[in-house]
Amino acid sequence: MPETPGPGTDRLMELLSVSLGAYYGDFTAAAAAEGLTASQGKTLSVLRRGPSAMRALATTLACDASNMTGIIDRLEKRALVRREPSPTDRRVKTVLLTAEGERTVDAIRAGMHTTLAGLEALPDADRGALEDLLERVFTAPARGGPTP
Amino acid sequence: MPETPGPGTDRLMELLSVSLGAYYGDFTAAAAAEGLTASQGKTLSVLRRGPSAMRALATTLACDASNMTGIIDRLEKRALVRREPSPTDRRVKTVLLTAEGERTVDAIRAGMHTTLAGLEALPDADRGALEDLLERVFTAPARGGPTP
DNA sequence: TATTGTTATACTCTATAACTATA
DNA sequence: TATAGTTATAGAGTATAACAATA
Repeated sequence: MPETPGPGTDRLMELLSVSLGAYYGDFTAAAAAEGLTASQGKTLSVLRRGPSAMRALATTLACDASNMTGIIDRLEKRALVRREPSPTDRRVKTVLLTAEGERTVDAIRAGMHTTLAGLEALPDADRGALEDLLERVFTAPARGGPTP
Repeated sequence: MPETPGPGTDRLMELLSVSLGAYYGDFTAAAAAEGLTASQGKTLSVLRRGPSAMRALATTLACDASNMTGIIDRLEKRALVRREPSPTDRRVKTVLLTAEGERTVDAIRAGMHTTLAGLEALPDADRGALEDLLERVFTAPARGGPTP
C-alpha cells in the first residue's frame, strides 16, 4: 500500500476534476434556465427522492442548518416546495416538493444536454462498466479498518 | 437514437450526481482545511497548470470576469498568487502561483482522503478503464452535427 | 439538557452595468 | 471601436453564534 499516490492517480484526479467541472457547469446552466441557482437546483434534486426534515436536508447537502432556512424560503416563495409540520415531533418541519417542483426538477435534468449526450453516446456495456467503477470508487464506504 | 433517455441513463445520472457530489465535498473540505473556499481552491488548481491572464482565468472557471478581481485580491493578500503586468499588452495582467501557493494546491490535493482512498483501492486495469470512460463522456466535444 | 428551526451577522460568490486604460 | 481589468451594486450562498419552542 503505497503512501505516495502514483502518477496514475494523478491523472485520474485531474480527469475527475475536469469531469466534475463539466457536469457541474451543465447542471448550473440547466438550473439557471429554470431561473434557479445551483444550490436551489441541488436542493430540489435531493427532495425528488422524498420529503425531508430541514436538518436532514442540511446534512445531505453538507451545509449548515441555518442556510436551509433561506434556501427553502426562496423555493417556497416560488411554490416549488412546501413546509409541513411533523405530526410526531412538533419541532420538526418536513419539506416536500410541490407538483410544480417535481416538474422543475425533471426540466433541469432534461436540460443537461452535454452530459446526457455524453452518456447516450456510450454503448450499453461501457455504461454498465462506468456504473460499476463509480460505485466502487465513491459509494464504497472506504472501509478497510481505520486502525482502532 | 432514442429521444427519451432510457432508464439506464437515469441510473447513471443519479450515480454521477452522487459521485461528483462526493468528490466536490471532499475537495471543499480539503480546501477549508487550508482556510480557503472552494472557488479559491479551484482557482489555485487552475493556476497550477501555469500562469493565466485574468480574463482567461474567468473563462476557464466559467464565471464573469468581474468575479476574478475579488477572488485574486484575496488570494494575493495571502501571498498565494501574484499579479504581473504583461510585457506585450499593457491592459493584461498575468496571474501566477507563488511558492506558497504551489504548496497549498498540493496540500489540498493530498487532503482529499476519501477520493484518494477510493482511487487507490482500484486495480490498475480498472483505473485505466475509468480514465477512458470519463474521457469519452466528458471531454469528447459532443460533436455529432447540431442540425444546421 | 439536548435538539429543531430560526434569526442576526459577517464574509464570500455571483452577475449586471458602468468606468479606465489601453489596443 | 473593441478589449482587459476594475469598481459599484444587489442578490444569493455560507458559517458562527445566539435564541425560542419542544423533546
